[in-house]
Amino acid sequence: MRVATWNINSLNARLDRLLTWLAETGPDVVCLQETKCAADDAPTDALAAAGYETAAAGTGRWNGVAILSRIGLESVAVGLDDQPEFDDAAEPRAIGATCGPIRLWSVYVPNGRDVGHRHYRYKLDFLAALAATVGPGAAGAEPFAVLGDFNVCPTDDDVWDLAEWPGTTHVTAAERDALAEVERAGLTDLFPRPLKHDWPYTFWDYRNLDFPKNRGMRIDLALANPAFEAACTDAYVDRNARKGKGASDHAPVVLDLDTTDR
DNA sequence: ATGCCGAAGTTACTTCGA
Repeated sequence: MRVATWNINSLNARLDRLLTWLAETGPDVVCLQETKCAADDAPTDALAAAGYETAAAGTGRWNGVAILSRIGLESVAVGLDDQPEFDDAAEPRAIGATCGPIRLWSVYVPNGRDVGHRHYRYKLDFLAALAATVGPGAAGAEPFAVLGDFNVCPTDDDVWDLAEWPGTTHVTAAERDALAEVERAGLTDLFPRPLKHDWPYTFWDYRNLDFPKNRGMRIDLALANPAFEAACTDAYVDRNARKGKGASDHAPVVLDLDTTDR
C-alpha cells in the first residue's frame, strides 16, 4: 500500500492538481495539511468521485488538516490530548484515523514565527502534547505513524543554508529537543530519498527562485513505530509536484508499505 | 529546464507562512 503526506497550501485552490496527482501516484491514504478550508467546505464530492473518503478538520482561513483514504477511514480523532490553544482557540492542526491495517495522524505543527514569540512557546507546547498523545499508538503492535508538516529541521543538513537562518525558528535546539521527545515515544524518522539533488527537501519558498535553486528545507516528516517502519519498503519526496504554476510550496512525501502479513 | 509569492477573509488590504 502507498501512504503520503502533503502540505497542500489550500485544498480547494489545489484541488485540480491534487486530483491529477492522486490519479498519477495512486496513494491509498493521504495526510494533508494547511487545507485552509472549513470542514464543511472540503471538496468531499470530488474526492469521493476519485475514490477517496475524507476526514477533515478546519475553520476556513489558516491551518486545517485532513486524511483521505480509499481503504477505509475509521475511528477519526480530532485534536491532541490536552492540545494547547492559541488566542483562546483550539486550532485544527491534528487529525487521526485508522485506514485498513494502519493508524495515522496528520499534523500541522505551529510555525513559531520568531524565537521568543508566544507562537514559539505554543509550538513547543504543541509538540509536547503530540508526544503524549501518540505514545500509546507508537508503543502498540499495529503499524502507526505520525505524518505531516513539523516545521522543524531535524538536523543542520535539513536546511539549505543555515547561515540564512540566524537565530530563527525551525532550527533551534529547543525545537529539535521537542521533536526528539516525539520520537522518544517510540517513533523513527523515515528518511526519504530525493528524486533529484542530494537531499530530500520538502519545502521551498515561493520567493527568490528558491525551488529552481534548490534552496529548500526538510520539515515534512513521517515518524513511524517499529511495525510501520518494518513494513516500509520505500520513501521518497515527489519534487515533481512542486513544479509549475499553481503548485504548493511543499512537496509530498510518499511511502510504500508491504502489509501483506497483516 | 523547476523561474523571481500565494491564499483567504475582512473584498482592499492585511495577515500568515518558514
